[in-house]
Amino acid sequence: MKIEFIPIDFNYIDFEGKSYIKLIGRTRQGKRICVIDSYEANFWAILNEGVSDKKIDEVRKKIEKIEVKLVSRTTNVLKTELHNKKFLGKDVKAIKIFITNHKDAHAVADEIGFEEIFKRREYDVPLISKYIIEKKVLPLNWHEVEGEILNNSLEFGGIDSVLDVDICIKANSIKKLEKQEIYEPKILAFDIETNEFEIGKGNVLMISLYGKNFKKVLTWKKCALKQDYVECFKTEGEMIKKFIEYVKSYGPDILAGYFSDGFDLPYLRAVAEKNKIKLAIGIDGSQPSFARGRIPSGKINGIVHIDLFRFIETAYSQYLQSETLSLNEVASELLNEKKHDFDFTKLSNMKEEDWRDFFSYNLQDSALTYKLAEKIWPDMFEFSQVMQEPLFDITRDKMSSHVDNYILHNLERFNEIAEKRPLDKEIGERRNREKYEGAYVFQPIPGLYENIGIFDFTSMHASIIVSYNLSKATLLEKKEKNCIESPEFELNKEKRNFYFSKEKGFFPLLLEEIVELRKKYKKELKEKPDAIKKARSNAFKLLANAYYGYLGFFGARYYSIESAATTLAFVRKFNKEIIEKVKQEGYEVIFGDTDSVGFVLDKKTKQQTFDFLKKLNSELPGIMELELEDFYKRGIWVTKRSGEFGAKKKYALINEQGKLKIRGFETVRRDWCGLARSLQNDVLRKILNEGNEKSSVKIVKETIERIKERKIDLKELMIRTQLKKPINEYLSISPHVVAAKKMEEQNIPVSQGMLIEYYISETNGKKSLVRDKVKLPNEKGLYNIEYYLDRQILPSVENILDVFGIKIKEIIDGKKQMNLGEF
DNA sequence: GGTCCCTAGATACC
DNA sequence: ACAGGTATCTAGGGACC
Repeated sequence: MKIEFIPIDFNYIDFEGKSYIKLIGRTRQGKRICVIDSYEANFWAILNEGVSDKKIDEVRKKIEKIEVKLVSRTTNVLKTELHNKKFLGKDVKAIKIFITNHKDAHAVADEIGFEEIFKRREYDVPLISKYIIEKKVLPLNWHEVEGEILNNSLEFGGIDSVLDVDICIKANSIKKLEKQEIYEPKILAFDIETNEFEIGKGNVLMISLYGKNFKKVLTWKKCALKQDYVECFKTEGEMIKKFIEYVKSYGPDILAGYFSDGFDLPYLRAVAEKNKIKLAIGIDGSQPSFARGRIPSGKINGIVHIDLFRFIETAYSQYLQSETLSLNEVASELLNEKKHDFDFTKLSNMKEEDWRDFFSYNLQDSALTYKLAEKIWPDMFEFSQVMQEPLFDITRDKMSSHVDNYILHNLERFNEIAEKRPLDKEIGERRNREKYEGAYVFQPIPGLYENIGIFDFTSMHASIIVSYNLSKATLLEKKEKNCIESPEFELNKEKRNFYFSKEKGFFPLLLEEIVELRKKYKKELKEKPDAIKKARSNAFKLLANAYYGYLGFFGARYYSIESAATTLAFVRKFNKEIIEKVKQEGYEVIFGDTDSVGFVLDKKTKQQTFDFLKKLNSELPGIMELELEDFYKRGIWVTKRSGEFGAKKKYALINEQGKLKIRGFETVRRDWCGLARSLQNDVLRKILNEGNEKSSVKIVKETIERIKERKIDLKELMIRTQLKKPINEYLSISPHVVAAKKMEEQNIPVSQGMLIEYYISETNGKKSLVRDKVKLPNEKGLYNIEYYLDRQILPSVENILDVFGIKIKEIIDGKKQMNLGEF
């Protein structure tokens, strides 16, 4: 029996003490297929240098006799093989140890601490990853499987009769097909509405489902009004049963939610339990399980549960303008579609038409989730292709895991045995380490500048790692002749240099490939744009960007603080050198941060500037490259609020097409009120467009006037600040903490990570602390004129107008006196 | 109640 | 806990007058 299929969900099963891989996927006809594949679990014992062949034979015999008795099974070594391998770039002899069950690899490894053994490795690589690497069965790629159909077979505990699949095959061989194309998955989105926020506390009022030609709202609440997609049930339990039934009959590849790992799925499971119902949505009739972690990951057997929020958070958020990653903001940016309105305060007293609105609100959430899933599918698909890990994992992994996985899946080409993950002790040590020195930031001189050019290094950190061959494996213990020497820098309060081999290591080589592939796909994208090329180029870009941070990340397999610190030493060196060279060429340097330099062209032409850039590039080593970021018509730099020096990381530019680039200013900070932000934005735009402050001063004065006259809408005065830890853990009780406490008192759900919204009101009596004047949006009150003038408007424009010698404080103070005079 | 100095905390830049 | 370091700025917190 031969059949073509695409594996989507990866899992493993135990049968008679041995683990097998269970792949769930689709056939060309769209049938759901289960493929059971065998896998010879194994790990490595790397031998010390110089161990004799005779000794090696003895060691192998000892290892082959190992048997570990565990509670549920006994595991033993099946065979061993001797291989010439590499470990951290060095030639080693290593024994490949085959065992019955991968889960016991650690236990077996513990038994072989013989003196001839240098290191034991790869027992900590997850089974699925090992399987994908060794048997080359790639997620979301078409394969041909040859094997036997299981039909009411007793094999694997009669798995084929348990699983809700169309066909179940025991594989003899699986081959990846040459021709591949993007797969269009069958997606079902879901969303629930509840009367309590805490999981396990309240009821699920309704569940919405949205798929292709499929929309449903299931409820056990009032639904007399006709809405064709609403189905009513007598009890919560019956509603949940129907939900299970619909998931089964729709048969999705993907069940998508938004924040469903943290809310919808665990909530459903808890409520089902309360109703004594098994939430049997797995294709084997099992309930979702929750892997522990900061946010538990809800896994459904045979169906890939994706919490879109988690993928968007790591892979997408840096390209979004949205200030929060709420479904509403993300959907309106990516889909240009919003959530429906619903006033949750009505919940305690619902009329029939309120229920109707609530149902359509609920359905819309699923609809948005479904459309988002479709929209970002190319990115999820490409992440899976690039990292070669299953969908479930790549939609939850953080960037460090993506880097780890990319390396793991590409080590075979270098004949490398994988390094281990750090253990708790090592993680602790790494996290407690001293920080190393970071990048250089140029101190600007405040002022308005015209005719500006900015150069920056393309992927600076990555190109340094590649050009100087930096990594754990290429780091030398001491200086050798003909090696790479770092600039001198301080690490752990000690001045020193580090030395790296010139022989190319797999770690920088892989990064070089990533950079090359990124270039290639970016070029292809430019020639003929489509979503998949964009996603692919983006995946490589993110990988390249995360590679440097990975070196200094405590959880990394290939952690190398020396390499990370050396990368930064080179970053500082090159940035300072470029700044010096730009100065020497006769430009006035006004800006510089990490990998960039900004300067005034003055009498120099653009052509001269391009020629100069070319010359600078000819002097750069390796793959390092400097490029023109852009030319700007004008730019403004201001002083720090404390002190007369120019503020770093705060500037505004306008390019020749009239496009603004604002960095660091309150305009781009979400914890300032809308009025201050938009006023500052207007001021900056006017100054940069017009080259002087005249009309800006006018709008500032008008705004001051409007505040004083109480003409400002409270909406524009709301301050939003994130609650970054649990309320009771705050040492200093700042306004947003007070606001959060107030929310708790009013039974408004508050949780860590939420944006807390409040405004500052006038108060009776003499309260001097800001936090005593905090009011929630639902609390009636007058805004505090003094606060908004002195602490929002003034700081947002003071330093900008100061560049022109305008003292806006005097204007405000004048107005305030006038205001008092009126009373 | 005001000033000084320091820290906690949030959010930005690259 | 889930890439790194650099930087700005507000409000609170405590000492002191």
